[in-house]
Amino acid sequence: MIAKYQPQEFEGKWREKWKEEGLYGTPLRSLNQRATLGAGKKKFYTLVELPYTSGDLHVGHWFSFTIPDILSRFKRMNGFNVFYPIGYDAFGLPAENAAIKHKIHPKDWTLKNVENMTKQFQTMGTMLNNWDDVVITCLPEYYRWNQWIFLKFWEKGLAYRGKALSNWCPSCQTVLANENIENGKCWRCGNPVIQKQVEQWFLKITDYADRLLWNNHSNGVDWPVSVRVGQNNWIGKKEGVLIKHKVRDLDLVFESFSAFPAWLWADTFIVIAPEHPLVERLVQGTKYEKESEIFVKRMKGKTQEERLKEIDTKEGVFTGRYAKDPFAYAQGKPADMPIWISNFALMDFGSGIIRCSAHDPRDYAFAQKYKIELKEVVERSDKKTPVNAHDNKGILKNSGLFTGKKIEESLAEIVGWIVKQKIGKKHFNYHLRDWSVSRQRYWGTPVPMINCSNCGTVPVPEKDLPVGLPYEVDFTPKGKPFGSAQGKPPLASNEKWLNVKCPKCGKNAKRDAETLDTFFDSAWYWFRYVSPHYDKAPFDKKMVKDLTPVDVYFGGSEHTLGHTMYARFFTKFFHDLGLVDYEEFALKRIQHGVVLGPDGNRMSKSKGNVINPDEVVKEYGTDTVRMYLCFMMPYEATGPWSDKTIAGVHRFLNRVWKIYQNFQFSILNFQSNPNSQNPNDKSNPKSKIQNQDKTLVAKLNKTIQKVTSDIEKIKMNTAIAAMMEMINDWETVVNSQFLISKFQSNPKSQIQNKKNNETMKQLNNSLSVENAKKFLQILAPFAPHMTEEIWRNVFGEKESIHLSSWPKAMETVAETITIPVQVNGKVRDLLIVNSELLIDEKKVTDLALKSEKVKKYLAKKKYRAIYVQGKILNLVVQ
RNA sequence: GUCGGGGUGGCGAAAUUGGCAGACGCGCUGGCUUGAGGUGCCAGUUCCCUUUAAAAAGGAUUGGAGGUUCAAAUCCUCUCCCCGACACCA
Repeated sequence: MIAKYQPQEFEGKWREKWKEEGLYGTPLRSLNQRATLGAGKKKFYTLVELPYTSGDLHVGHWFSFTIPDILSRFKRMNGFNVFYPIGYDAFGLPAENAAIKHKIHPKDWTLKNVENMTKQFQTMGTMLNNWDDVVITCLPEYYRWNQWIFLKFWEKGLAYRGKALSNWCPSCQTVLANENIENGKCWRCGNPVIQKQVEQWFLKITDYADRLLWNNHSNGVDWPVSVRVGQNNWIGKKEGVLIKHKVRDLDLVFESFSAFPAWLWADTFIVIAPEHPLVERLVQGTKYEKESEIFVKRMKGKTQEERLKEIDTKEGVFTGRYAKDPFAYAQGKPADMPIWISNFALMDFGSGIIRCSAHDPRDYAFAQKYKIELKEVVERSDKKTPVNAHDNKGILKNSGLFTGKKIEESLAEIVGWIVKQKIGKKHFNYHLRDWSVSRQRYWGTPVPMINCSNCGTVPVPEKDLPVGLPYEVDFTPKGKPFGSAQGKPPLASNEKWLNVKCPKCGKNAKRDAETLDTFFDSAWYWFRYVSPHYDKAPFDKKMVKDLTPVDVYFGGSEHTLGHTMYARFFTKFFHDLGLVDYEEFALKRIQHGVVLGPDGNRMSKSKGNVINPDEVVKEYGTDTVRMYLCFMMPYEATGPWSDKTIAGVHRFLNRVWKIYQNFQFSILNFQSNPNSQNPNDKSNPKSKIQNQDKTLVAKLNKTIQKVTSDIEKIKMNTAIAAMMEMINDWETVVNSQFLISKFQSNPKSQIQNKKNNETMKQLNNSLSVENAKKFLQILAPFAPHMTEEIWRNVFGEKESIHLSSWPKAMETVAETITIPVQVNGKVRDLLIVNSELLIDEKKVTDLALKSEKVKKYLAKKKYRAIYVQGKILNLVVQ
C-alpha cells in the first residue's frame, strides 16, 4: 500500500530532472545578461576550498561540500542570488608521482581525474552551480593569469630572485617542499634532509606583514580566533631595539636585535649563528680559525632531524674576536664582549646575532658550559631566579642611569636613551619570511621570465602570455635530478621550449625553467570563478564587484598558516593594483574538522578503514549520507564515522517518508469524497485550521524558527535534532489516536484494515496541507531528493521545492506556559500558568503557594520571592 | 616552553544577556511484530544511595577545590588533565 522509502529509485531521476530544468545552472551566464542581479536580488557567495585532483572523492569531500550546500540552498530559498562554485587545484607534485608510477603523463592523469571526480561530485546532489564553467588551474586559460600576476609582482618590485636556506636532499640533489619530508627524511630516497642555500624566486610578503596582522576588530570580518591568533603568531611582530656593535681590531659593524631592552646592561657576550655570512671574516686570521671552520662545517652538515634532536645541546666555539659593548662605553667604563659561534643562534631570526646575558636560560646554560663571565641587572623580591626574568619585572641594578628603577616603569625611557645615545634604534622584528614561490619541478605554472646573457633577467612581455607548459618534457628523475648544479629542472630538458629570443635585445636567451608553487594558483582562484573564461584580465572587474567578497569561506584548519594567508596577501596586492576595493576577500571563515575512520584513526588505505561514499550511497541513498554528515558532530569537530548512527538518520528519513505517504492517501481519500472537508481545498481555508492539532502547529513554527537560525549559524546538527523532535511529536499525535482505535477494534485482521483509515483520519487532524508543506521545505536543503519526490508527487507541485520560498515562522502564542518553582534554588514543582497571567508576579506566586509540594518545602516559614517573568519562580526561605 | 581551544551519561553530543542539566541520535533493557535473523513499532534508560510490595519520593551530579549570586555547565580565583598550532623567537 504505502510505498517503501527507497531513495535509490528516485534520487538519480531527480538529479537528471534538475539538470533538465536548469535548476542549478550557473548564475554567471544570466548575470552576464544582467538578468538575475538586475532583478534586485542580493548575492550570496559560498566558497569551499577547491579540491585537489587526487582521483577519487572521499568522505572528506562530502563533508566539506555538503554543509556549505545546505547553507547555499537555504540562502537561495531566502531569495538570494547564490553563487556556489567549484574548481580544481590541478597542478602539483602528486600528479608527477602518479605519472612516474603509472607511466602516464601528469596532464592526462589530472584531466582524467577531473572527469571522474566531476561525475562523483554530481552524485552528491549539491547545488554547485558552475559545472559548465569549472576552473581548472592547470589549463593555460588559468595559469596565464598566474603569470600575469607574477609579472605585476615583478613590476612592483615584490618578486625577486634570491638565495634562502631550504630543505635539501643531498642524495636526490633537489629542494623539497615541507610536505615531502617525513620525520626529517626525503620522501623519495629516505635519506636525511639538510638545510641548504638555494637560489629561487621570492615574493615579498614581508612588505605586507603589518597589513596581514589581525587587529582587535578582526579586520572587520568574521574569522575564527584560531586563524587570527595563528597567523599573528606566524607573522610574529615583536617590538624591540637593534643595537649597533663594532668589532675590535676589524673594520666591521653588525647589529643585534633585543626584545628586552632592560637587560642590555647585563649582556656580557655575543653569539653568532654558524651559517652567518660574517663568520668567515670574523675568524679569519685568528688562532681559532681552524677550530671554527670545523665547527661551522659540522653544524651546517646537520640534518633537520638531528637539529631537532639536539635542541637541548648548546655547543659553540670562540671566534677569537671581541665586540665593543656600547653600553659600557656610554658609561665611560669600556668593556668588550667575546664573540662565540653557536648552534642556538638562528640564522632566520633577528639578525642571526644575539647579545647574551645571565637573564636568559639558554644564554645562561651556554655561559656556564664555557665559563663565560656573567652579570646580573635584575633584582627580584620573589623567589624566581633572574634567569627566568622574561616577564620584564623587577628592579634594575648595574644599569647606569637606570639603576634602582622598576623595569616595567622605565622601558620607554630606556629605549629613548638608547636612541639618543645612538647606541641603537627602535625596531620591529618579524618571524614571517618572504615566500619562496618557485619549484624545480615540472607540473606547475612556468615562471614567465627570460634569462639573457646580455640584459639579465627579462620579464616575458604581457602580449606573449601564456608561456605554455610544454607537454614533451623529461620529468622522470634520472642520474642527475632536478635543481642540482649539474642537473637541471625538468623544463630545461625541452630545448625547443627553453631557447627564446630576448624580448629586449633579440639575442639568444633561455627561459626560466622553474614553475610556481601551487599555493600561488590557489591564492586568487575565487576571483577567477566569477569569470572563468575572461581573456582581458585575471577577472572581469564588474563581475567581481557584483559577486564578491565571498560571504562564507569553508575549509580545513591545515590552511591556517599557508593558503588563507597567501590568499589574504593576494587580495591586498590586488587592492593596491586597483582591481578590488577591499582588503579581506572573505567576510566569514569556517573551518571544518575531519571525519575519521570507524576505528577512530585517520582514514587511509593501508589501515583499511576508508569509508567509500559510493558504497554508503548505494546502501542508504544520498540524502541519508548528507544528513548523517550534518548530524554526526558539529562541523568544526573531528570524530569517527559510525555505521550505527547513519542507520539512525536513515530511520528518521524513513519516518518522514511514511508520514507523507499517509498524507498522500488522506488527500486522495478526501478528493474522492467531495463532501468531506478537503484540507487541500484552498477555497475553504477555515477547515484547515480547525482540524489541526494546535500544539503541533506551535511546535512546527518553533521548529521553523530553530532550523532557520541554526542553518544561519552553521549548526546543522541541532537543526536536524529539532526536525527529529518535530517528527516525534507528529508521530505521537498520529499514533495516540491510532492506539485508541486499536483498543476498540477486535480481531487482528481488522486492525490491519483499520490501520490506514485511522491514520489517515488523524493526519487530517494533525497538520494542514499548508503546514505539512512547510516542514518539507525546511527539510529540503538537507534531503533535497526525498523532499522533491514528496513535493511533486504527494502535493502535486509543478515547480521544484528548491525554488520555493523559505517558510516564515508564525508567531504562535501558547495558551499555557510551564513555570518551574524553586524553593531555595531547587525545583520543587512545575506550574502550568495561563500565558496572560505571566506578567503578574503575585498571581503566579499565589498559584505556586497552592502547590502541596511547594508548601511542604516552605514549611510555613517566611520567604522572599524572585520571579523572572515567564521563566522561573524562586522562593527563598531564610 | 609559548600561544590557542577544550573537559557535561556507556558513546556522539545539546543547553551561554546566569534561570527545569543531559534535547536529538547511537547503544543498552523489556515488550510487540517475525518460522528465525534483521527491519519496523511501543516502553524505559545520568549515577548512586535511602524509604517502598509497587507506584513513587528523597539525595548527589557538568575534571577537582574555593568564591560571587535568590539561582552557576555558564561569571571570578587556584589547580589537574586532554587536544591543536608554533617551537633553540634572543
